[in-house]
Amino acid sequence: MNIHDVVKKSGLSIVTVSRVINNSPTVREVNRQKVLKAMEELNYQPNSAAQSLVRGKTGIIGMSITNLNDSFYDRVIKAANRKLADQGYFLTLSISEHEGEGETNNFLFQRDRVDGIILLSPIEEEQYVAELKKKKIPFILLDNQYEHDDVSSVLVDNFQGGYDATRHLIDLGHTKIAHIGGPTIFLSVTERKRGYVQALADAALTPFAIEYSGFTVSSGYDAAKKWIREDTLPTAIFAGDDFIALGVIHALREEGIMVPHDVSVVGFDDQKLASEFFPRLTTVRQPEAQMGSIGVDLLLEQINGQMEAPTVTKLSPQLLVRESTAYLKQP
Amino acid sequence: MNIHDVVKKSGLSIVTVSRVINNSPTVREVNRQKVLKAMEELNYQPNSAAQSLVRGKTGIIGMSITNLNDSFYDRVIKAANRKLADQGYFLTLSISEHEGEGETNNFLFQRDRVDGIILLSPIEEEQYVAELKKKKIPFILLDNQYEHDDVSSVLVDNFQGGYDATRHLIDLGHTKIAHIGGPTIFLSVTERKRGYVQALADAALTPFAIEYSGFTVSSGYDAAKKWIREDTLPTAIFAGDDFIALGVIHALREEGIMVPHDVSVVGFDDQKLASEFFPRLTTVRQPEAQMGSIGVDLLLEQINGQMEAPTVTKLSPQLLVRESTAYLKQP
DNA sequence: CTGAAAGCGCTAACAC
DNA sequence: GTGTTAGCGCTTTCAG
Repeated sequence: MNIHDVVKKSGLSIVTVSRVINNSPTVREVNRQKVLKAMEELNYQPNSAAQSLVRGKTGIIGMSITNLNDSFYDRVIKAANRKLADQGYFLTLSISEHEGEGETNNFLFQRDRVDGIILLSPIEEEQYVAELKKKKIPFILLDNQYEHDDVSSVLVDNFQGGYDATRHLIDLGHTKIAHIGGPTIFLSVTERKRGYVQALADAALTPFAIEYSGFTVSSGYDAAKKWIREDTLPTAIFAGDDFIALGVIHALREEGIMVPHDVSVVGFDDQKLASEFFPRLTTVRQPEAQMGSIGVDLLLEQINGQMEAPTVTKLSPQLLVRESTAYLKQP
Repeated sequence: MNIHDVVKKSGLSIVTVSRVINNSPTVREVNRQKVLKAMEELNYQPNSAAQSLVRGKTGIIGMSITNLNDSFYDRVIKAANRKLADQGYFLTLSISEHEGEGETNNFLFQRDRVDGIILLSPIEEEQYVAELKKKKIPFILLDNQYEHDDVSSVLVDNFQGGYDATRHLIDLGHTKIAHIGGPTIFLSVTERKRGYVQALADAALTPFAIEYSGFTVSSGYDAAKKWIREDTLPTAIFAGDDFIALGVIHALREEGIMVPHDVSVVGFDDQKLASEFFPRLTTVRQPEAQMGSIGVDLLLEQINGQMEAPTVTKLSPQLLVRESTAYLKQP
């Protein structure tokens, strides 16, 4: 079943049918109706492969992700999805389970499969970037790890996030402030830590303790337990993300140490789930919607050739003060 | 840049080039190498729109999801992704934010965009099913809400899951067993409850209390708090999912009620996160990998026309006994 | 083993 | 306004 069936059924020519499909204004209303009726009756839909072939574009934007199951991704993706829909594009997601070295096997990475690609929080992105450049596929980076001055990307100022979180604890009178970071392969992790160190330095303080761990509840739990065991518990903790923070609070509570009464805790990411526990977590929210939106703009500009030069946009995160932080308890 | 450039560069004909692209064995090795070399040098990749057009298939399977951010989805998707890759297909995800009524606006829902579609945990799937049938797009349902005897689908036996969870509590000596279900629009929710009621009945017991709520930590929290306030706390609780269970445990702990010492709690879904808290949650694990795998098989059979008749497969979930359940405390 | 020719379904000039 | 003609880039008969 194809356009020719519609041609027969409607009695008009193939060109007119095509025009109706593409909403061309230069079709007499009577004929348009005839065509529409025929399409309706035949339950016809144009073949998108043929359209893509002749137009040289697909109307689809691909997004490569390495993971689901995280509020941050969820929000970025949904924002991009909506924004693209507004512009007449579709978003398609592809999971790229990091397969170590070797050629990337991502089906999106083919010119003409998609009009452009968004790489969300890529891990070891170099190979992807190189491949996309080589294939001349328009793409941008969201929340990437490395600096690429010749690729457009949107980043969150994790340094500032770390700084603000720590500054908040300092403002509450804390001086024994520890930090538990995530996996150090992430730039975001080292940036957050850098912000933490800087905020302390600006207040003439030094890190009370720094641990690195996974972005998981259990690693936060373990770190806190260790401090308790060694009797080196700080009065405030800046956790690298909300899961770590949750683990910390959990461990403290098990030992009868109250948050925020005895110890203040700040998280990062504003995971949806984390905000449902009590005390509600003070955390740093990343501007996911903005990231998605700006990323889409950047990519579409590039696709439409309106791009001046690659841009790196750094967005500010926002400290959300809730209930897991409080003034330092007077001795 | 297209196949003709490769033709020129290699000195062979377009047909031979095409054969090399498609790994046809009927090409002399010398010529194959020439073509390969030319493709390599030109950095050539066949145009997939053209291939799809002429072949009448895309090699892509679409999956429509309504939500990310859940271990269950994550596992199903990854399983399907891998299985499809093994069979030479690619998986592409599309987020379908439930837009109420109206025509579905899912770009996947176009014949020739994809070779087939998997609907994962669809909400109000009727309209989708109707549309896909109308468009004659091969599809299957995973974890669907309604019974469709003319569509292949893979379900989890939520009744059994509820039964097993409850039976476990009964075996531990509990008789005051309450249930907190999720949103009742989900078939899974009512099935789990049915299993709960049946297990009780088989032991000559009756439901101690039944609440319905969202699949969230806070609703579990609220339900437990309410019971405590009204002094109607059961000795065991079967929660509709892990988040609810987490909320319950959180509320109990706030009141100094220990799990599992004072109250036993069972969850559902084995959310990755939930297993990191202590006590580690006893829960019901759904066979996500199997679902993904069987779903893919069913879909590919349908696509290849090897399908006898639509099949509904019901898989058994598995009770994972961990630390949030214990024998009824002797008074 | 190789190539010439036809055509997948559609759009974009260009005439009328 | 409308239709004729030529491809988009590729695969697939069917001869040779």
